[in-house]
Amino acid sequence: MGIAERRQEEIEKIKKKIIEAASYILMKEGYEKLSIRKIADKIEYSPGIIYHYFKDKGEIIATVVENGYQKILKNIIDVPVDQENPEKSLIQGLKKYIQIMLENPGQFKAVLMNDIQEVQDKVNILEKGISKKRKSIEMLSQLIAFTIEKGKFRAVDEELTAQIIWTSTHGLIARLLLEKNISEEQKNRLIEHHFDILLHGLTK
Amino acid sequence: MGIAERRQEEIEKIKKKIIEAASYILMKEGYEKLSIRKIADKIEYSPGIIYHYFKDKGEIIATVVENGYQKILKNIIDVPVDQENPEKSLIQGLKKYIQIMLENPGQFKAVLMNDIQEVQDKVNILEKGISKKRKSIEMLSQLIAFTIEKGKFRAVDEELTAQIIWTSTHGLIARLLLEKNISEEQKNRLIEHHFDILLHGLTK
Amino acid sequence: MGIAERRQEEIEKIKKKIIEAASYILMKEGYEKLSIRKIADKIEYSPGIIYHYFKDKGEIIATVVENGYQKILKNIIDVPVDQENPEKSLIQGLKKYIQIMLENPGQFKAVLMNDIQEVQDKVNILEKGISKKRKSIEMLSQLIAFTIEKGKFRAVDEELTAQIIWTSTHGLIARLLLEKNISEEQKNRLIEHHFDILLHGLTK
Amino acid sequence: MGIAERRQEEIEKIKKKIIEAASYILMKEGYEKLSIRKIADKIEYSPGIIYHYFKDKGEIIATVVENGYQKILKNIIDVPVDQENPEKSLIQGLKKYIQIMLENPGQFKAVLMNDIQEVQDKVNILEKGISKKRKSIEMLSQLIAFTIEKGKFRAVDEELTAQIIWTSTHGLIARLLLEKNISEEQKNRLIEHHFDILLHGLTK
DNA sequence: GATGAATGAGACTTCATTCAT
DNA sequence: AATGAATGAAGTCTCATTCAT
Repeated sequence: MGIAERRQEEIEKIKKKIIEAASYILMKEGYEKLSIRKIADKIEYSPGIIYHYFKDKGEIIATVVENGYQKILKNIIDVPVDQENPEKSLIQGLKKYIQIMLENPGQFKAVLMNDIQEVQDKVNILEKGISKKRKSIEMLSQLIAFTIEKGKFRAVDEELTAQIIWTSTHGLIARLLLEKNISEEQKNRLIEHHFDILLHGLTK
Repeated sequence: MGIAERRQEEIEKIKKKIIEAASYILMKEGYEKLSIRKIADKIEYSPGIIYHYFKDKGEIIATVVENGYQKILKNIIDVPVDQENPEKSLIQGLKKYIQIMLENPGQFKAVLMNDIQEVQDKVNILEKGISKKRKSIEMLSQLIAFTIEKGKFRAVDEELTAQIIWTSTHGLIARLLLEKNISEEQKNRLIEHHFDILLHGLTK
Repeated sequence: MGIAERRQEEIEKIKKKIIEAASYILMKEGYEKLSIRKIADKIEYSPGIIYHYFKDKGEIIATVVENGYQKILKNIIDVPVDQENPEKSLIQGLKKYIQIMLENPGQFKAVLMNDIQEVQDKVNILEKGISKKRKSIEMLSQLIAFTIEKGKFRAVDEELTAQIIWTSTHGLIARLLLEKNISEEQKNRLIEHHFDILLHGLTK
Repeated sequence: MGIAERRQEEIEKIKKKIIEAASYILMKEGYEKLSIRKIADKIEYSPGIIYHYFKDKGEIIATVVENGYQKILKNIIDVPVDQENPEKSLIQGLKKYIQIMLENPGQFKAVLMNDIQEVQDKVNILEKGISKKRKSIEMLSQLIAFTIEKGKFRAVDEELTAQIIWTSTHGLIARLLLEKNISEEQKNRLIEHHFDILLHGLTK
C-alpha cells in the first residue's frame, strides 16, 4: 500500500469520525442542536479542521443522512421474497423498516423533518420515474409488480403504489416518533391496521 | 364588567396580537426564522414585554401552532356530508385538507416537523380514545362509522381507521411539501392514488 | 425634557462612544484591524449590543469616515477669503487640509484607501455636477470661479478644476502618509512645488 | 553548472510560480481575498511549502507588487521620445500609465492602498535623490530636464517635478478606481484637464 | 524538499432572555 | 404595564502559520 493510499485511508477514517460524531449528536439532541463546534468538541479536534474534510455544514448533514439512510435501507433489502405470497414479504420488509426507524428516531427526523435541500436531494421519491434513481423505490416497485403477476394484487401502477406505500408509512412513523406516551400495544394496533388497510387496498 | 375582566380582555387582545404576528412570520419566513425580536418588531412592542404574556418561545410556538391548526381544521369540518355516499364527503374533506396544507407549508412544518413537546401535546392523535379529545379525529371516526352503517365500508375500528387515514395522509403531505420539482400533474396522480388505495382498503 | 428625548440622547451618547472607539482603533491600528469585538472591548460592552446601535460593520465604518471627514472639512471652510488675492486663500486652505490629514493618517486612509461602497458613497467627488452634493467641491468651485473673476486664473471649468485639485492633492497626501522616512524639509519642498505647479497651471 | 546552481535555479522557478499565482489572485479577486491557501491551491503545492520560499505573507505581497509594478513601468519606458516636442511624449506615457492602471485595479490597489511596509519600501518615490533608485522617476526626471532644455518647460527642479507629477497622477487614478459610476466621458474630461493643468503649470 | 493535517485565533452576526428603570 | 439596553452564548467560517512525517 502506497503512501497516497494510506493517506486516503486516514482521511476516510477522520471523515467517518466526523460523520459518526454528527450522527450521534443528531440522534441524541436533534437536528437543531447539531453544530460544527459540537462535532469538533466530540472528536476533540478544532472546529477549523472540519473544513478540511467537508465543504460546509450542509455537506456534513447530507453525508450523515445519506449514510444513515443507506444503512437502514440495507436492512430491508435483505428480506427474502416469499415466491408464493410476495405480499407477505412486502409487509414484513416494511414492518422491519418501521421498527428500525423507531429505534433510530434521530435518523428518521434528519431525513423526514429536514428542510435542507441537499438532504432532500438524496431522499426524494415522488418524482415520476424515480425508480431508476432510488433503489428502495425500485425494489418496492418490482415486488409490487411481482405480486400483481402472482395474482395477489390488483393491477395498479407499481411505481405510484410504491410511492404511496412509502409516504403513508412515513406518515405513520413520523407520528409514532413524535408522540410520546403511546403504549406498545397501541403502536402495534396502529401498525397492524395500517397494513391491513394497505393490503385490502391493493388486493383484488 | 369589572376592572379585572377588562384587564383580562386587554391581555387576551395582546396575546392574540403576538400570536398573529408569530403566525405571520412562521408562514412567510418559516420556522427557523421566527424570533422573539421579529415578533416584537412586528407588533411594535418591545421584546421584553412578550415575556409578560408568554413564558417562553416554546409557549408561543405551541399556541401559534394550535391556533393555526384549529383554523385549518375548521375548513374541513364545514364540508357537508353526502348522506348516500358519505365516503365521497370523506375524500372531499381530506382533499381540501391536503390543499390547504400545501398552501400553508409553514403551518404544516410547524406541526409535523416540530419536536417541541408543547406543540406535540396539542396535535397528538395516536392515543387510544383520542376521539374524545380531538375533534378532528372524532369527526373522522363518526364519518367512518356512518359510512360503515351505510354499508359502504367494511367493519373496521373507526378510531383506528381515522388515525391511519390521518397518519398516511400526513405522510403524503409531508413529502409533497419537502420535495420541490414535483409537477402539478404528478402531485395529482399521487393524491388520487393515495385515496384510491384508501378507498379500496376500506370498501367491502 | 421628556423621557423619549432623554433616551434619544442616551442613544446618541453610546453611538458616539462606539464611533469614537472605532475611530481610535482605525487611527491606531488601521482599517484591517478594526473589528466589532475590538470596539466592544474598548467600550467595555458585549459585542452583541453594538448591533442595537448600528446595522452592521459597514454602517459603523461609514459613520466613522463621514464624521471624521466632516470634521476635517470644517477646518478648511473656516479659512477667510482674501478678496484681492483669492488664490492665496485657496492655497492656504489646501495646505491646512494637507496638514490636518497628515496629522490624522487613520482618517485619511479610511477615506482614501478604503474600498467599501458605503464609504465611497459618502466621499466620491468625480461625478459631473458633484458640486451640488459635496460642499467641499462646491466651495472649491466657487473660490476658483471667484479667482477667475478677479482675473487671477485663466478661464477653466471650475468644477473640473476643483476635482483635479482635489485628486492631485489627495495623491500627494497619500504618498506623504505611506512613505515613512521623508524629512520634514523634503515634505515641505514637495508641498510647495505641488502648489507651485498648480498655481502656474491655472494662472493666465 | 554545479548542483548548487541548479538548485538555486529550481528555487527561483518555484518562487516565480508562487508569485505568479499570487499575482493572478490579486488581479482577479483583489487584495483582501489573497490567501496562502489559495496560492497553494493554484500552484498545486501544499500551503506549508510556501514558507520554504517566503518568510511570510508580507514578503509574498511585497514581491508580487514589485514584480507587477515593474512590469507596468516597462510599458511606459518603451514610449519613444519626440525630440522636438518631448512634453508630448511625457503626456503620452503618463496616459498610457493611467490606462494600464485602470485596467489593473488589483495591482494599483496593492501598491497604493497598501500599508505593508515591505511593499512601500519598494515603491516609495518621495525621498530626495530617489531618481538614483527608481528608474521610473529617473526617466521622468530626464524627460523633464530634456523638455526644459528644449525650451518647452520653465526651469523647475526636475526630480521634484517628476515626484509631483507622479503623486498627482496617482491621486487621479486612485479616485478613478474607487469611484464607480463615472462615465467614460467624464473620465476622459478629468484626465484631459489633469494634463492640461500640469502642462500649463510647467510651460514657460 | 515537501506534505498537509492541525491549531488557535479571530471574523461577523443572531438570539432568547433578563432586569433596571 | 412596559421598555429596551444589555448580556452571553452560540452559530459558521477563514486564515496564517507550524510541525511531525
